[in-house]
Amino acid sequence: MQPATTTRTQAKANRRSVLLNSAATLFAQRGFSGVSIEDLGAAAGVSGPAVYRHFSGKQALLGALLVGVSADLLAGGQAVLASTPDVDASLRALVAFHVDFALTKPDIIRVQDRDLDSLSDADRAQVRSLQRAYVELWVHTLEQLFPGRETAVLRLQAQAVFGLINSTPHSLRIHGRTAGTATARAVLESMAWAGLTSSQRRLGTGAGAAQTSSV
Amino acid sequence: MQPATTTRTQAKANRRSVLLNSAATLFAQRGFSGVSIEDLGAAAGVSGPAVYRHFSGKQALLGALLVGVSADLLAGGQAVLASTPDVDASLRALVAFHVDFALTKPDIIRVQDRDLDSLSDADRAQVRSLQRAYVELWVHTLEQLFPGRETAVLRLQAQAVFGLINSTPHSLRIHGRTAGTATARAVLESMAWAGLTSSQRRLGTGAGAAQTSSV
DNA sequence: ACACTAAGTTAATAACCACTAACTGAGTTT
DNA sequence: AAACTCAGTTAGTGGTTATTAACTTAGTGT
Repeated sequence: MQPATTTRTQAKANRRSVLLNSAATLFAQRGFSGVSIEDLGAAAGVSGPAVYRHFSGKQALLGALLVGVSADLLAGGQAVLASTPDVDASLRALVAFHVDFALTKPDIIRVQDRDLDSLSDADRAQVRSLQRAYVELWVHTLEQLFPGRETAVLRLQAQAVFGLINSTPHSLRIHGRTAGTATARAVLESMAWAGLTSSQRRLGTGAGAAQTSSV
Repeated sequence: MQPATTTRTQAKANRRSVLLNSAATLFAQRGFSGVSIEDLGAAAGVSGPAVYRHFSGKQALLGALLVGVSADLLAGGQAVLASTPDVDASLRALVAFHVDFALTKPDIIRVQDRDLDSLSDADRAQVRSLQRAYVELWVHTLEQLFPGRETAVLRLQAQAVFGLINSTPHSLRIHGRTAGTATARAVLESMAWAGLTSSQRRLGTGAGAAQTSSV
């Protein structure tokens, strides 16, 4: 009576995973509202309402996708902290982990910060909660390294670094040709590190130069 | 027979501008496909098909919005370069200009990197062209400051800095409370500067730690 | 073999939505 | 003031789409 690994169960699990993966691609390309249930089924080799055998609806599929990735990020971050000897190494490993994630799964990154609002209230709350926990991993690490800085500033810095690292999905999708991912990895890690560790110093800049108006 | 500033012409111009502004807000909140023509009209005080008196369709409205903002960015960047005495000041001013833009018009920033794919082919080509020109402003400035770096790397760095700066729309929308915009401005400028100017150095990191799988 | 489960199918259904048609009335021109 | 323009209105219209219904069929347990 164990959760038997019968043929049907296997097939179902596979289909579900194919559905999630192709959904990530489609949502990344066309956005949540730009993809129909028909499309989602077709991309997984079945057509239309078969999707309802795996998810209660389109929104629920998106929910599974984003809750999954948020949980993965958090778990990955926790694993990083558990396996590093000191705070300095922790931060470096966090950066490396996040860069790797962004370069490896650009689709999911894109869906996560594009279609978050299409989630059901419950799913959105859960995703936000997981994301917050992940951010706090960074903030806590940064607090140990930079006791002088306000927590609000550190949170803003963490978020800015996510933006920096997550920018590559955009860049890579738009230009066919950039530097290879190896170079990208090095550049992003270096920039993230610099942005986080350089002492906060004022830039002697005046205001925002000429303002053009058309919109 | 000049483009007379008659009552009707005025009213039309106003309505058009209101339409564009409220469209920016709505698109930022719900995404292009999540907003109906009815919604767009209603937000501008008219209802439904009146929008067609100002734009040939929903897509054309988005086009006007994004072409406008891309042109503004490019013009602003050009103005910055024209009004700064040396390359060092240029880069500082570019950073300040972009930070100001992101903090002042978060909605449009969000729409621009979320709904670009919903544009008509022609509009998308134009927006991409304007964006490319804006990026090249940055790349050209960076090339003068860092003759040693490859152009592809500089382009990647510019794009990463945009991601860093544009991250605040996200952060500010999500948490009600962060540091004030004054602090945000200073932090972002400082991080952008650090990311661009710190010498590229290797981080002695191993691979990406434990990989969790669920998606 | 036999009853049963469940993943798949195709055919409705109902809502929504971009866009068009026909009309109205205030502002503009001569 | 008569003729005209044009931004607005309220009804369609046709197409798309999420979800449900009814049915089929292959795998599962006895």
